[in-house]
Amino acid sequence: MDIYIPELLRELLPKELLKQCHAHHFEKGTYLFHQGKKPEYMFFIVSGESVLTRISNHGEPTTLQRCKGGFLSEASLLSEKYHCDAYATQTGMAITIPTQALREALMNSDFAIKWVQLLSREIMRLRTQSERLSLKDIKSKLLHLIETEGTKGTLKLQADFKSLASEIGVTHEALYRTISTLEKDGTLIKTSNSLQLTRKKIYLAT
Amino acid sequence: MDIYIPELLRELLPKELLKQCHAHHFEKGTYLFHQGKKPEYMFFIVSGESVLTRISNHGEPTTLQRCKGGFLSEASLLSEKYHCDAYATQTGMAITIPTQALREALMNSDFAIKWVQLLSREIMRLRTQSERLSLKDIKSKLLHLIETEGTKGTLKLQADFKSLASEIGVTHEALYRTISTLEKDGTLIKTSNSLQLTRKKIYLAT
DNA sequence: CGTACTTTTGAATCGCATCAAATCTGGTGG
DNA sequence: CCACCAGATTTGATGCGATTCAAAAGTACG
Repeated sequence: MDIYIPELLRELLPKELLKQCHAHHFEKGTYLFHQGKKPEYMFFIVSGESVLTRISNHGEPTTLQRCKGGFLSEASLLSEKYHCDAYATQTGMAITIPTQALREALMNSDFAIKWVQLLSREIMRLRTQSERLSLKDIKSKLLHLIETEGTKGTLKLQADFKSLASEIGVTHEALYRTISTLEKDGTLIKTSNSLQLTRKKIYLAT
Repeated sequence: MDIYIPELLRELLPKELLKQCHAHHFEKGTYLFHQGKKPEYMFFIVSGESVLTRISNHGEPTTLQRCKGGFLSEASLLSEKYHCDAYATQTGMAITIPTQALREALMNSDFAIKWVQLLSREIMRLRTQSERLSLKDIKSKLLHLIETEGTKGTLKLQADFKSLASEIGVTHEALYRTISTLEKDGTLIKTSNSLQLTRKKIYLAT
């Protein structure tokens, strides 16, 4: 099995598990898995994009998570069934790992610790995300995002600004306008795929 | 050591760990731990309330999580340092477990699986919370909360409505008004410590 | 009883969603 | 190579809903 496996996975997974990994190509518009189904495989997104969605009681689907790299459903490892759908929004590639084998690997305490670390990081990330979504105005959300997800004041976009808008829970029109305002008053610089804070202005909360 | 330990903990923790648990009384206004400090103990809140807060780059503290029962910092088990403060908003009691012992217990694969389950559940809960915070209007947020956190259409309040407001990321005035409206049009019934959906009206998304 | 806090109501304001439409863009096929 | 299309980006106008500030009424507790 000489498929390409990201370094991250190579370090994380025990040898026996790596052998059982497969490459899985997925087309935009298809599903990686469905709500209610038994998790047979764990998906690690290498390229493309998939979103976790769920149908609410009222019928509308809502997005739980957008994933452009990394595990898609790490929380479902021990679940009996998926609690959401995984819909591919961009054609790409994933590594599949048999869930059963992954569960058994948890017996290996070295791997168990790594998995716990993975989950812990995701929890911290999600808490930060919730914190961000609780902010009232777009300016605050955007700056919070750049500070928490960016590197040295620069946020590299994984996709387009429209996706960014939904990530912080606002309409794309409003986001574009906010960015434009912040650019004019000199707090940040926008490129086609990044946002960079300048040091000229320091954002002061009231 | 014959302190009271909740059933949940008794089932989760191995015997050796249970022996090392201690009761920890905390006063409103004090801190259970501080950002940057090394995690010596894991806290399991039995009564009272604590919030996880973090000081942003701009100086204002923001709430990451409100906890009225259960583990407070499960994600920090393997961390070198806490990434937030734990501030007590209500006097109460916690069970403390030495972090080092807890880490060692992860070697026990039976416990490791339970811990992974604990983290997985928290991830799912947080994803649902993010989903809720992304909703645009208060009515949607409130109904979403009742449906996801409530039991059979009834949400029991863990605290007061003011806390509920911050939980869904809105001002308390706005929440009170929304509840009042929903009560008048017959979609729910409010008591001093619960919200119950009626079946008369079915909420239809546009 | 007094204090602190929650609950409630009121009024003014503003930011964002919404709807509409124009421009720009990259990618596709003829 | 160009026409074309789907999608992203941008700008505009409008209205609603939530915030904000203020203040009153209710409630728990020492």
